[in-house]
Amino acid sequence: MTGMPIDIAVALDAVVAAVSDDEPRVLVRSPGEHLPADALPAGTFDPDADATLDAGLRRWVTEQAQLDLGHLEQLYTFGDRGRDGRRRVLSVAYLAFVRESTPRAPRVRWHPWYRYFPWEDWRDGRPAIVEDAIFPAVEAWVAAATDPQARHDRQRRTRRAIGTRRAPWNEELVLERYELFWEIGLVAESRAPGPMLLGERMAFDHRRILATALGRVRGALRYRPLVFELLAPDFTLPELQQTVEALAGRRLHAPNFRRLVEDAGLVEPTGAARQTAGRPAKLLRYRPDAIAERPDAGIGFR
Amino acid sequence: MTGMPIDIAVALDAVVAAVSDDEPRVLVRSPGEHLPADALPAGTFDPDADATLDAGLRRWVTEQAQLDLGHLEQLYTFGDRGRDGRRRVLSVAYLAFVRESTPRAPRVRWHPWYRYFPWEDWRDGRPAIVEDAIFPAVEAWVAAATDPQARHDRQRRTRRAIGTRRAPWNEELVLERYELFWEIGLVAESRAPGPMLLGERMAFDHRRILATALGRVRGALRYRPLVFELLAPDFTLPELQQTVEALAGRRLHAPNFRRLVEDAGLVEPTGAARQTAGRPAKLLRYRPDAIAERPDAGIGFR
DNA sequence: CGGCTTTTTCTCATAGTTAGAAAAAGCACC
DNA sequence: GGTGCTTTTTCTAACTATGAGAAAAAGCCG
Repeated sequence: MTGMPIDIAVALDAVVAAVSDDEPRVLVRSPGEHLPADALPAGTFDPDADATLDAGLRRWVTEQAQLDLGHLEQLYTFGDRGRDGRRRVLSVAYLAFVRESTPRAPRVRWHPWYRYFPWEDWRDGRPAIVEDAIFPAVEAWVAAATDPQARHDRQRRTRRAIGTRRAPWNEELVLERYELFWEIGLVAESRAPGPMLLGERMAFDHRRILATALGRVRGALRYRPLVFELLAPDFTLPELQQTVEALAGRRLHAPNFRRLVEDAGLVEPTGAARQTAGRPAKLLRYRPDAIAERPDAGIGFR
Repeated sequence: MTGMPIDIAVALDAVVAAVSDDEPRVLVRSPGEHLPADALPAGTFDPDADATLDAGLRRWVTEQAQLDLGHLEQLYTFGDRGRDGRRRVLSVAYLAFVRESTPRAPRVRWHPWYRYFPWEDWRDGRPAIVEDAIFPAVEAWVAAATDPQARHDRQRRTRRAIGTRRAPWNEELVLERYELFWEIGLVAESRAPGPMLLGERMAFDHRRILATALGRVRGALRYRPLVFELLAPDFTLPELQQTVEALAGRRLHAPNFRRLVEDAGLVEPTGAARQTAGRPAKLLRYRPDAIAERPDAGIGFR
């Protein structure tokens, strides 16, 4: 408003997600010359070339991955890394969904999302890593606090992020967990990484961005019809359910899931059916009018 | 990633909210030399002066309004106005809550939020402006679409944003409504404003930012204990309810509200009571531990 | 003490959720 | 062409939450 204008380099980072073979995947650039580890598709925002942020992002993704994005949604703007010696001081992260494995450029691949966050996939029950590695490490960290106030704070933060051994684990708090692990030194990106490192590392702060994205996806799933962008135009109810389960990271009760989706008026039968090993599943299609009728329509599972 | 670095001016905009006398208020700079209308506190982000975005924002707010902010939350990054002749091409908006009328600098004042959005306050039933002005104008706009496809799209968008004459109005879709009105020319900030203008105007795109904020607040109220930052440390249940009602823009059922808050374990009695014209109200205080016990604790009214 | 106001407690009908059982519809194999 | 296997789909019963109203409780004012 006042004073000299100060100009800053602005980066755009893309989290491009798909689900195939019941596995959520994310588009990453493989390590290479200037990349110490997997990185998200990204580029610099140039207002002379692109009128809007998402136009710029689309151009970078097209360039780096030969991929056209559909719906795009802003995730977060990260600005606290001006001091790390790199010129870039601001980065705006976006989230996009695409259908399945689409064309791919050379140094880009689809990588299973949970490789970066093995503790987030509870579809086959609680992952061993939680009991074996995470709980002990975090408990040790809590116990290591010297003064009682600090210990209480750590206790509280822990309870929120990962619950207790028997108490609930909130699947939406992906970012809180990652940041906790970062602070304790449980991930390779930490300022002071410890001896035990969880999940695969990424370049820069990209794993943090990815954690933000997963949390956002899990929250949005409930009250917005996001999943349908990941599916082919025709799909069966079990396919829909498995896609939701893949992202939510846990199993759902099939009869209840069906009722939820049907009562929301989100889908309509195409008339056809898909053969399976058992009873054939009816094919469905998404009904976009649902969103106008009930603006909060989503798959409100819990 | 590749090519020459391109630098951009980044602005920080602050939506600072408070509730006093049952009226949500927002901190604005009054019109003046370079300001055609009310504007949000704002300034340029300078990474050399401030390590993080929110540090920069805090500094600007302190400077312009002599006010210290508590909890700060990122709202959105607006980037699509590079072509309007002004140098600033990116702005990161933040949302903050403060308790009540705190100190004020000269050209800054607390202004009732609903003056900018008179159609959003349904506490005394549906505002006359909705029936008298908004419905007719929007219906005319839908009818004015020439080809059927466009009319159908407008119909759908309208249904989502403002419902129908008898059907539900979703109080969270503040931004969708503002953007609809902007497009139709119902607000002074529109590219082509019509003869009838709704609400008070603001400078730049600040009313859009404010709409984003109100929508976010209304959504977050349900599942996060935000309100407590607006209240004095001790408060009564009716005070809490009225504050929530002020933000939500509608009335709630007192007995049910009480049950909700108490069952969530969000508050505890202080032991004291506040005199009123009727039965004295018990004083309460917020119980921060609630958030650790139930990470999604909020006032889950609907 | 009786009337007034406001807070607080109670109650009840309705709606939504969880969890399990079981029926239905195909295939494969004898 | 039946029998068993798998998977989808329908049904049902218990439980929990929500919406709306009645009424009790606790103060003040005259």
